[in-house]
Amino acid sequence: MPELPDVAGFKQYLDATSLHQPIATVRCYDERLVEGVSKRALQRRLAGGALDGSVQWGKWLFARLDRGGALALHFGMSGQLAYEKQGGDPPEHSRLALEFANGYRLAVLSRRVLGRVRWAEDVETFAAEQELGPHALAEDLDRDRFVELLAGKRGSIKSALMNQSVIAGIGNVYSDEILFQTKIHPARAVSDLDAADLGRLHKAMRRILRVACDKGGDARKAPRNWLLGKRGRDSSCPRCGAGLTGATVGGRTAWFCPRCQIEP
DNA sequence: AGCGATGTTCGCCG
DNA sequence: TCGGCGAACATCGC
Repeated sequence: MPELPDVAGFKQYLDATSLHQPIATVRCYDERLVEGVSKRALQRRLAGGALDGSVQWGKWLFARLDRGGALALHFGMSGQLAYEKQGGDPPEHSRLALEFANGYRLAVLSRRVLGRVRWAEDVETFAAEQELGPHALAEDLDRDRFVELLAGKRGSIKSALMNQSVIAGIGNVYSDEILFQTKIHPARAVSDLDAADLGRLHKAMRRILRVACDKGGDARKAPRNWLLGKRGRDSSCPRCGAGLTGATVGGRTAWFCPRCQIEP
């Protein structure tokens, strides 16, 4: 699930449930998710403090501590958050939980354990270390900046859009959506695109991600004329009705309309 | 039973 | 140096 709009939904959820409550303790049910920081260090950083806000950067969500630093969460392919009353067992696949003094807890779930939990002293520094490109919905990611970021890239446009060190937040599903709505074939070389193409891509990227975030990343609420939710062998193009094609591009399965998105 | 899945990383190769 | 490719990671559902 988690690409930029999904993580935006997690951010809303975290902000609505978990801020400004004293953290009593940190439970770590599965250390495989935690990287670069010990259980004991996490406990020391978090217990006694409170979350006072969150920051999203691409697919990363940073839960900021009021005494400095932030818990950095990456949801992999199957992560989510669950806020609930303490008491019984935490939800299945809970790997970590913050237990608040008010008797509730925020559990970090990860079915496939492909996500990560780290500690970040400073979000900017963390992003630089991870070599993250700008957040795809960052205020200052205007058209000129977008063109600069893609300039000189040699591979396919789909790979470039999914490359987190170019732009942070876009994955397999939303790269397909952006290319579908701009009628660009996923395997087109970046170097083959002209200024008008890049302008359309930039505009579509911003609009699509903004709309998807407004829906809280819920694919079921996506507009009918989007590709989202129609990915798959038995689906047809919402624009022209042609059967969709699946092909491997950038190591992932790209779904696209063979009639609207012309072969490179 | 086997395959693929909304992600990332690593080694190998051109 | 950059990118493509396949494998690996772990788990579930079709």
